[in-house]
Amino acid sequence: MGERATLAMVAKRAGVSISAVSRVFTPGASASAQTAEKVRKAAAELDYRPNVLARAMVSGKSRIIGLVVAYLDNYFYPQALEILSNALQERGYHVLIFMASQTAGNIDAVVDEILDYQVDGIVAASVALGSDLTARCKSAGVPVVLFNRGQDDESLSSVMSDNCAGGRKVAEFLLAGGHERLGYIAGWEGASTQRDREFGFVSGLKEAGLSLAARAIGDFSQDKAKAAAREMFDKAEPPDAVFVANDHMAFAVMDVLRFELGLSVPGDVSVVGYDDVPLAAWPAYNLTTVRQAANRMVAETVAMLIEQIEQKDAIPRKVTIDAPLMVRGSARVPKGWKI
Amino acid sequence: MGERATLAMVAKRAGVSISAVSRVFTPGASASAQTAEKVRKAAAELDYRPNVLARAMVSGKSRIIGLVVAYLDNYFYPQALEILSNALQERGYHVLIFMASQTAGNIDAVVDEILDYQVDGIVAASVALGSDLTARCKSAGVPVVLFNRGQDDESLSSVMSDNCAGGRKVAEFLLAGGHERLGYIAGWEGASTQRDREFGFVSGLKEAGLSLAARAIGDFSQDKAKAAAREMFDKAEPPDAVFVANDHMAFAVMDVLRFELGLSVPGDVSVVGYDDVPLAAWPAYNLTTVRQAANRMVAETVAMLIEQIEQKDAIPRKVTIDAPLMVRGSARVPKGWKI
DNA sequence: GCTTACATTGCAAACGATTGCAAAGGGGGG
DNA sequence: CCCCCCTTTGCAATCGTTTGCAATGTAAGC
Repeated sequence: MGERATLAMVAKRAGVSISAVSRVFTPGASASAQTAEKVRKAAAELDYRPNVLARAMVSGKSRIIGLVVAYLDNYFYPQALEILSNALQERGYHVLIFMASQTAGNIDAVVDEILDYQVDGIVAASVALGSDLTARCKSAGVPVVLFNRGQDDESLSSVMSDNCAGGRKVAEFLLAGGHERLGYIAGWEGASTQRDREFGFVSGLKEAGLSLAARAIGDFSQDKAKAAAREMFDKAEPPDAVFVANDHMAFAVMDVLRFELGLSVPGDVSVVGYDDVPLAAWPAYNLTTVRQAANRMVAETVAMLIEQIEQKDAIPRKVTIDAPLMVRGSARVPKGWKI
Repeated sequence: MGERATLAMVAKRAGVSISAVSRVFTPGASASAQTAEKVRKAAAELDYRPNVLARAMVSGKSRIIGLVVAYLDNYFYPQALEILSNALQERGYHVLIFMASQTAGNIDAVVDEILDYQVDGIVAASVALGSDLTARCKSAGVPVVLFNRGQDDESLSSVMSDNCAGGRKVAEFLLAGGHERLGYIAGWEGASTQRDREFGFVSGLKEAGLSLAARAIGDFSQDKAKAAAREMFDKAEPPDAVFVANDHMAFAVMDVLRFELGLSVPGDVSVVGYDDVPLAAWPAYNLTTVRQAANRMVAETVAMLIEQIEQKDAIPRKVTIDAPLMVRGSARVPKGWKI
């Protein structure tokens, strides 16, 4: 029954005007110590808390950040979400979630819905935006940061690991380990991360005069990755090493190799992934992988987003963080490999 | 710099009043075919989309659901979040995330922040609310559903699996398998799920005239669960089976048993978990566990929430869904066990 | 042709805050 | 004692909607 207290109720109880109350709660504004005290007392008695939505209307700042995310089953994303939400929460922002499910066309609808909420900014995780959408966000004055995905558009910021260099490191590592028939299981081919990782990997091979011995597509899905692994390894002269475009699929591939095909990892075949999700370090998989530091990526994302929200002249940039190889037990380690 | 179109701009362009435009977009309202057409045309030309926040102000319905969640590292929650967000999205609601980090006291602050956003409802996942908080939500007229946690309070709805029955099933299963020294690794003792699972398990043992041979506390954390496992198994006469309060910890326990202590699972010791997260079915763990169907739990959560939002006379209820045992390979299977 | 009824429309008041502007208040310096 | 300046305060407009109420128009019933 006790309706939520409003500014007007506090004002009446404190015997001052509405604006006086508002100013007491506005850091920069002028208010006498006497007024401030009366107001605080009244506010406390009424349990007053400002209505964020009303404030958003007049100020034009909702302190809501829209997050578009395609899937949460790859553990990299929940992890990033947790860090992101905490970081934004500390700065007084909050995350409104939008699942952009598989069907490609619905990203448009989702972004429209996001804009309806007057968000102050958008984080698009593992999702690409069409040029019309980008334009729409731009004209609405809403900054967008692409998380773990790149796109050429000038008005878009993005944060990625150095996928190309990462892929190359994997090639160097596997070649140094004496592998000769290298396979690659690709992610969804529309993704920049997939393309860059593969490009780096293949470039690394090329420099050694080699090329891919086998290639299959996993689309970042575990089921498809399993099918890809079966196809790639259930035949004569299979690869002796495989680079899988992310950890999520790499686990599925390892399961197929070990438990369906009876191959030993890394005895018969070396497996390397990408992301370094926590599970990669668990002894059951002990996966050699390229590390994308979610905390650093999120920190950059938040910094850029806030910068663009709070100073309108800030220009979008593309940030790349380095991606070290985490050497573990799922791939043969070259003799004398440093660290 | 094309500012976002407003009702007023559409009205002017269509040559009608603001209210006419509003009514064209309001399903039940009356508007002539002629007006509707003019308005729709003008709206389309201007790319008009309603401002959700402005609508929320006057209607009192924000179509935002606040989600409080303590941790996302237990994969049960990301999975639930994805399903929840999709289900609500379909009904025109969206999820605003609030991380209630470890520090217990801050739940209060978090709930206050949630209410500031004028949410239409709250889902509290794996979090308990103090009675003052409950009262605050109630007086604000905001329905709350506890997800995967129970609490006596009359004004709170909750959705859980039948944790007690689940624990009992585990006891019956392990006893039928001929185990004699049963251990239990507990979750955080403040959690109703922890208490119920343990109670069910211990009751099951008691009926067979047994009691716990060992007990340790894992607090739903993998690190603590590992420590608990070391303490429990690194001695003479360790348990020959252990029930771990959730899958998340069970994986950590299996890792310790197999890779640190060199024990065989289920040869030397049987392990049973609770939740049936996807990873439990992967062959690397192949964990016997009690299934909490996230999709069914979320469906109930959404149904109850919407019901309470849309009809004020709806009363809170407690829902329990059944929790079947998923028999896999991490625990010895009794001879002749059905299915 | 006149009344009755109903569908359509516009006006204006909310919703709960922020904020520019002007009036009032107060203190210090000349 | 007066003036000036700076701080404090209130008024009122504004943000973009929804919605009750009253006014208008139109068609039907007698």
